[in-house]
Amino acid sequence: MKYWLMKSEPSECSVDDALATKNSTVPWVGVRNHQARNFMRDDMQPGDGVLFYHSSCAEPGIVGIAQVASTPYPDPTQFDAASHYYDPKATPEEPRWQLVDVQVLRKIPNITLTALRERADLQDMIVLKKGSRLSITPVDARHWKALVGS
DNA sequence: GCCAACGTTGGC
DNA sequence: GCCAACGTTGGC
Repeated sequence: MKYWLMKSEPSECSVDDALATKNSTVPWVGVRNHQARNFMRDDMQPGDGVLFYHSSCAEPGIVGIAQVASTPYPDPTQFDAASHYYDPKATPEEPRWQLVDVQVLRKIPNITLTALRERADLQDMIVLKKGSRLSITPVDARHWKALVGS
């Protein structure tokens, strides 16, 4: 059992958008960074804990508790010429981008980025590191416990 | 809108 | 393989 923080722009897919879908489950489309993709492709397991984070918005922060809800499979948007996430180098035979489904379990009051920075016990979370832009980062079990409990 | 940080691209 | 130029992320 591992833990992750996954960023989503609420204008693209907010925690409420995810909760409004069937089974509160969304395919994590659009990741086009190799490191973030590799976490989904190589390291995630169904049932892993996910901190659902809103980025590029008025109040960036952790807004939901979620879990990995599938094994990896090709991101369909890479094949869709009409998609913002289209990748002309990708083919169904040789996909370049893998994703997992993420199921939101519950919404929580926003733990804002500012609040996270004020917590001494969370200082070495990757998302708080200067210059960190990675949209998916592993979360230490102790940070998960400090934020979510158990 | 600004800009720091970092990733990618492409010429050499 | 180096690295300058450029693009993107994402907080502010």
